[in-house]
Amino acid sequence: MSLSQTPSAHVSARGVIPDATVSRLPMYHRSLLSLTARGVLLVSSEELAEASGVSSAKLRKDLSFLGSYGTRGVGYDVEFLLYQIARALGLTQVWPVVIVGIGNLGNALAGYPGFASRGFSVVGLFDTDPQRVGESVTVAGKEIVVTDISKLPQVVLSTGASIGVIATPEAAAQEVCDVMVRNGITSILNFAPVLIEVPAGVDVRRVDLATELQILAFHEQRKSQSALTQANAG
Amino acid sequence: MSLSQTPSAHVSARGVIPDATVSRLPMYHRSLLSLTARGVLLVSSEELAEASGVSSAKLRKDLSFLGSYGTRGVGYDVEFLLYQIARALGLTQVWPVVIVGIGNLGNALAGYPGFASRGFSVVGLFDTDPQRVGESVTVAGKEIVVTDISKLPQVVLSTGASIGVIATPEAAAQEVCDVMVRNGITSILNFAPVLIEVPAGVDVRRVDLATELQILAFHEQRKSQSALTQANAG
DNA sequence: TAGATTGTTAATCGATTAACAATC
DNA sequence: TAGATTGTTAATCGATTAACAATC
Repeated sequence: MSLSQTPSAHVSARGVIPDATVSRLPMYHRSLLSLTARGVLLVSSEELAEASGVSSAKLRKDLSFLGSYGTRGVGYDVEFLLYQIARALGLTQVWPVVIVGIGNLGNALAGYPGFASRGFSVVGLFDTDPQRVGESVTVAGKEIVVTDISKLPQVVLSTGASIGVIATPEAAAQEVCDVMVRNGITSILNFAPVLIEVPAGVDVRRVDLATELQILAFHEQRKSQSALTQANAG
Repeated sequence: MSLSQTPSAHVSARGVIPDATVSRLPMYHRSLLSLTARGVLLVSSEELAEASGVSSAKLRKDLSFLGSYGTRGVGYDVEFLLYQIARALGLTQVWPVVIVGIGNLGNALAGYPGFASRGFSVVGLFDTDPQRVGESVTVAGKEIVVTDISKLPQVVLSTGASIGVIATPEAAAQEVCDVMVRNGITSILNFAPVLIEVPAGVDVRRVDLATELQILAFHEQRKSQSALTQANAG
């Protein structure tokens, strides 16, 4: 799971979009992309919900926060709904992104095809390790050279990047965060397993890969315990 | 954010632990680890909540689902609470984990120090690409050779692994999932940006790195819109 | 018109919060 | 005892769900 450090609902053309709804929009977006790829033109709430792993009631409720983009008795125009969701999510523009910490994880993120394909453009890769600085990484078909973090300010300035990704070890995360914030980054995706402090107005989302495994372990443990209980009862 | 495909609350010695609470236990666990490292012996709900980014009321409520492990007027014994949370999460045992798909992301996951340090042991790395099979990867100080996925059954059998990680491209995810499930894996962490189908009793958690960026983009867009609105109003 | 499916309502459920009695 | 802090209660808030009127 990822942990938002800055929750609360948000304003759209229609009014407020609940956080729970916002968190599901990317899934709907992806399902619609897949339908487009298969040449499907029209989809019902039942079908799209099934493809997205939610109930149709929840899907219709979620979509209703964006507007009335379906046709009663018919369904949703795939192309049109895709555009409306993309617009709501802010994916009708390209977002320049900088990544700091180009170890295993930073490399994986830089090369992640899902970034480029969904409107994000990696415009800078930074590290402090002299071993890594100067290396070049293939990002979305073009080579990007890993640069010392001291060059971050001018890259952010010249590209207008407002989103930064932290993929450093825990110890460096807060300092990297401070550099980012000082230079105009206002949204941070943090993969370091630590809570970082940011001024008001800066959004942070944290993804901790081990957290997800821990939650699975919790469920596993529960399953083996209930198996034991059943064995004892039976 | 990560998306659980199998929600609902769970049973502990005390009774039911709500999902919202379970999702925060890893954070508390990590905060307590950090306190231990700094030699702190005692912590109040106020301090631990601050370190974990939640309110003290929420923290106390969450802990109350595990049991009464604090002392009124005093606080919580760090070591003891750490153990109780670890026990609740199932971290008092080592969980063998297999990873399938050893590209950039799989490599990053295999080398992630947070896995070993929190009771997970990577016991197998699998791929289908003949280029990758045979390569060796350093995991927690020891070399593991990437093996063809046809060898997964015997590794799962010999290690008793019940947790699997999918780090393949989207197209391979369902097939890999089927192989895992057929061979006794009952918890899956899925990094492929697609919903996978599993039989009842198998837990899946999905982490989509792009989803997190999309949610940040949503917030960014909102911020620039409200800046515009303010400018027009002022 | 008859059939289908949306968008909305209202009821239910679960999570959060503040306040405070219990108790060290 | 006085001060501090937990564990629990009850009120509030937000999310989910089922049902159905609206309408294509």
